[in-house]
Amino acid sequence: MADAITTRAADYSQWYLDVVKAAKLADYSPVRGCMIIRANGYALWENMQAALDGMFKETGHENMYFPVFIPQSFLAREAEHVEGFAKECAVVTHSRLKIDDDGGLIADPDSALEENLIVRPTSETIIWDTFSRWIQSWRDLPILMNQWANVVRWEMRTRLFLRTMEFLWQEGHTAHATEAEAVEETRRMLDVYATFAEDYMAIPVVRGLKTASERFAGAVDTYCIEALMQDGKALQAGTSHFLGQNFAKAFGCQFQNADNELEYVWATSWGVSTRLIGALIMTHSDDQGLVLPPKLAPTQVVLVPIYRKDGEREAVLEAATRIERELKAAGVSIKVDARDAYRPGWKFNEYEVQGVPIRLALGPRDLKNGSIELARRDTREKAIVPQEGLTARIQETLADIQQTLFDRAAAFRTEMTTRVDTYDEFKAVLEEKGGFIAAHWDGTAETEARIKDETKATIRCIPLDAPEEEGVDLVSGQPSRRRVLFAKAY
RNA sequence: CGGGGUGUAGCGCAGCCCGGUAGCGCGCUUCGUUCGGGACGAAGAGGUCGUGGGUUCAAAUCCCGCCACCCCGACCA
Repeated sequence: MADAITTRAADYSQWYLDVVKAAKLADYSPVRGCMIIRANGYALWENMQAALDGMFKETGHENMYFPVFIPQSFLAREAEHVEGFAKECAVVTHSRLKIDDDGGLIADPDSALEENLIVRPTSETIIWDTFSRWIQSWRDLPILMNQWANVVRWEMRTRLFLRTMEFLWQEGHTAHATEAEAVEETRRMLDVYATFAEDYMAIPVVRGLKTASERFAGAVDTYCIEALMQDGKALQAGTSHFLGQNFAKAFGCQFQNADNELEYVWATSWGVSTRLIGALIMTHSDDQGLVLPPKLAPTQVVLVPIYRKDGEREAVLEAATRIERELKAAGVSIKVDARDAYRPGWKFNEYEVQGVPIRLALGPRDLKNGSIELARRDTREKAIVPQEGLTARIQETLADIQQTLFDRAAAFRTEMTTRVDTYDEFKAVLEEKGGFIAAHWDGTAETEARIKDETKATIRCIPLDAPEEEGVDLVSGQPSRRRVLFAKAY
């Protein structure tokens, strides 16, 4: 046994790290807090990108690309925005190095930049500077764009995928003529994220609105999808911001409407990142390693051929190739691992740790019986099934795994969502059980801050589907109209 | 930035208290036997012990400085 994975019960953080490493998803880089995404991790990200990108295109968005460097002065234009991001910006001050008198490399003092450049922590500023030149008339609107990019936020503490100094994401930015249209766009993209999370990632999410203190710096409203991890902590899985006219005003972006009047443009922005990979791991994976939902798994099926003698090898591989062809023709991604350097048992474990949804094992015995062994990763069940009708069975099984993962996560979330009406109960549930706590809140930042200080729990969101209900705030006793979701969060 | 910890082979660690010139597991290389749940045997390769200084006949080990990283907080997608 090599590199055993820590159990979730023993140490969830260590388990998470073990799974990431064992599944060969990512490593830390020589630069603190940065991440090397390995082939398995990147293939997963590519599949996520493809699915999301398709959804963006369907909703009318076009991809563009803006520069990684932003003039420092741009960041200062929107007051709240700069306050939110100033503390975590990487600043470029020089354009070249030189060898100093001691033979060491230093930033050449003669190359100091006239204006510092910021490595983008997000692109609102450079995009709105650009939009201000692109937009003159109502006929120029809307602009519906997205970009796939990397961003840098100089975080104090990092964690693979969940919080790294540099991460990959997509950021959508849109410009609209009316407030209503921008709000509609914000909500539409929130729904796109929720659909992606639930249908592709098999992660049930709560759609909600952030409180003022949790809002994106520069936004009027921040909507989010919140997911619950296996250790009972919440994870913000995506955000969609209604930016009002804040950035348009900061960058002087006006258009002339049909009545010949000048108006400021209405804006949205929205993003999801490689953090989603962390969410995927912490939602479905188990003590044996990664568990991937079939719709996103880079390899959906792996076939391990088993043989001893050369004659067997030939016959088994021939049958394996036939099965591979059939499955590929049916749109299933399958890999036949015929490497002689590794033994079957080793391969079984390897693919289990890597989360491949279905494993097939085919040996001489199967050739004789017309059978094949089918093992599913989610339940770890094994069955000998006929080769006849295998493709259909695999397609059904993949669909079933996808559904099982979602149902399992949904059941867990239901079980881990607790309604409480007193502060004592709130603290007890938070300590002993964790998860989401649905409680009344008076809407003030004071109460929110006090609860955060005293319990570390934050308001994850005001759920969009929260029913109106009379109640009183846990700590202030002031009246409340609906419950909000509290949790400790990543 | 506050609290705690660790730097010894690719990875994970022991050795340090009590100084004598470096070891274990995994991995790697070669050969043989194996191959339906992480095989076994044999033979090998691989280390300026984070770094600078000091003490000593002698330092991974003792003393002082520095650096880096990790964990727990504050900050955050």
